[in-house]
Amino acid sequence: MTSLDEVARRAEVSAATASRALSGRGRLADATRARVQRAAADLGYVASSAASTLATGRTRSIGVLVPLVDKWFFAQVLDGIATRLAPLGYDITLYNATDDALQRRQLFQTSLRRGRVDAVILLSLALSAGEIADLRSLGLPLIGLGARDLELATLRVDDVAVGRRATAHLLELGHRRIAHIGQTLPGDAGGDVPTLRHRGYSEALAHAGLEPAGFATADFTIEGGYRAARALLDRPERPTAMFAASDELAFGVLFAARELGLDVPRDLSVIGVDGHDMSGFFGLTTIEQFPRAQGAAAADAALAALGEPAPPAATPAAAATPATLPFALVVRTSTASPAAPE
Amino acid sequence: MTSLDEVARRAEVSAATASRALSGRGRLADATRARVQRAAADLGYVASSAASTLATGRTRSIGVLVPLVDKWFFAQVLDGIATRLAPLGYDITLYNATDDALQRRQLFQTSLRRGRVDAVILLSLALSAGEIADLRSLGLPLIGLGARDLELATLRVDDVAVGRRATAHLLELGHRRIAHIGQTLPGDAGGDVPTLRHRGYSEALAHAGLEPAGFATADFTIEGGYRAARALLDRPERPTAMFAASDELAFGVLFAARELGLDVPRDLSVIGVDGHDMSGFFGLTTIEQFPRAQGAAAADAALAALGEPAPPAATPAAAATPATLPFALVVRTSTASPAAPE
DNA sequence: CTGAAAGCGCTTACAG
DNA sequence: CTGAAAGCGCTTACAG
Repeated sequence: MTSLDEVARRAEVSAATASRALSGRGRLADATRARVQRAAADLGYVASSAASTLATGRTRSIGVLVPLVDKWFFAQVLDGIATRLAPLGYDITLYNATDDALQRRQLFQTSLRRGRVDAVILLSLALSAGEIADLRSLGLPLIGLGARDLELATLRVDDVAVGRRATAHLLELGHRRIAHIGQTLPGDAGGDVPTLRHRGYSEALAHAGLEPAGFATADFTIEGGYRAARALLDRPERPTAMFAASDELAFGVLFAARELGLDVPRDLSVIGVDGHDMSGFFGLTTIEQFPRAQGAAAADAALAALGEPAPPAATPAAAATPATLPFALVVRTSTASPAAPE
Repeated sequence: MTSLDEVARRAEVSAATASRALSGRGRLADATRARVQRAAADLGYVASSAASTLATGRTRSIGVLVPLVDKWFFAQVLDGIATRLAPLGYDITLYNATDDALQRRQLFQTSLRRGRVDAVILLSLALSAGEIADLRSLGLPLIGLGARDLELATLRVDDVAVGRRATAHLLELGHRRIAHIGQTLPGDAGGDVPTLRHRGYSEALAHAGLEPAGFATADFTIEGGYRAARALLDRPERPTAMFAASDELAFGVLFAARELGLDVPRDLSVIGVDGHDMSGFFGLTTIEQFPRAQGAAAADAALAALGEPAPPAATPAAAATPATLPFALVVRTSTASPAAPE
């Protein structure tokens, strides 16, 4: 790769001047600048990232900490981040937080400390207190997206409201036996997303003077939804409606219903959360939450924290107040009034 | 962040010795080494990536060039790569190759030239000749996974064989009117994956002395498969079986069939390619291709090219000859003999 | 407006 | 076995 020195020599200036001409910082004659830029273009010069970083302390790279890349939601968010960052010349360094304790230690105590990124975006991670301390000690801007730790949650959907809205939709249709599939943390779990959705569900039911008609814990996969639904539907007093805390869980519910010979929505109404690509095909009623826009918003928050000028092409969603991300009920064919109103 | 100097001072040695103690290179007294390591641990020292890179020319980061992160297949591969690289202390820098010409130019001519990575893994990308030249000029190991350009395709599934196997399965069941949904490039398209699968399909039919019963082009999404299937099924001589070049396309076919009131597999047999997470729920017969293992194999190939010792926990799949990645037919309930054999 | 020089934090021959 | 010194390729006060 060509170095700054070669460019400087070709343009017959010092390396200092060449650097200024290329970075745009500092005053210099237009003719000089043009000459240097010409030389750089001719040689295909691009500044070495390592050298720039060492000299300036800036990496022009953003770290993204993801639980699992192979989940629809995170892939969407990641795509939103990438789309926003690329035009600004920021790279993405991907940090995969697995469940393996050893690898996790290495991630938080070594990888992240190598100084490879200017800021870190955290995607809905359950972090231990020690890990949060590790992150804090980096001295970098931290942008949490649905992070469990409330202090890190710079950006989030109001998930209690999501749970309430989903449940209210079922109540409005006349359902009285409404079950829930999701997850809940014991005690004061702070900002855990599934726990908040569950709380919204409970609140809406309480408001209507009803008792929950079943709750099952599941990991957020189709398989998990399927199993949970099988368990909940295999009861004497079967629920007439089910609120699944994610679309993938809801897909599992639909597969379970089909297997049990239940017609959706006649025998069972189902609502999810996410706005998954496939939800339209399944006719699934859901609470959309625009994960791509969430990624863009997280990227914008990171850039803002780094003092970058606001990107020109900011989408409306991303331009919204960072603290509150939008969601919207999308009604399809998986929900209807219960067949035999009680 | 603490610097090497601080560690050296605390251990009462020179920076040079501290560096040696921590890197394990060069001979030095056990006691000295221990003292330095102690000091480093006490201070939570981690070497600055930029400084190491500048001094050694190695970044300990691998670039991954992806077309779109939000597709199941690529997310799987990425996960496989990450899982393999993390324990070795290699980071992943994500490069998103969009369709936007400007961003693409910036990616190939600037981002990748910043010297941030030691090698680049290319995931099934259609690259222009100029882009391939750009990549070559980096002077880095390039690992192609299903790359269209044959010279870059260090790793690949035999996609002609995949197409043949899928079609043969339908033939063995007695089907004679077999349609295909995929894509094909004109002329000698080299190593384009969809084109190769199509070729396998054609070969299998020709071998059986049959004509194709319809072919439709679609982008590799559920939506694309749905539309293509609608077009193919809306004909007088409806095919009795359909080979979709991906599981997502096949899901689209299933949705279309359902909408048309066609029973699968009685009225229509469907086979896909991938082994998508959801294929089991759909009862979809498919050719599995283990994308996670493909990612691991690509990571291994990159590490090997960099002279890293073979990772200890190499999975059987990844340990296989790099040139040929495995695939396997998985028969489920979406394929059966045609209802009325002709 | 431009250049010489120091410095960012490592690593690695080269001496001893 | 260990240290002093140079160098990796930039950037940025500091002079002029």
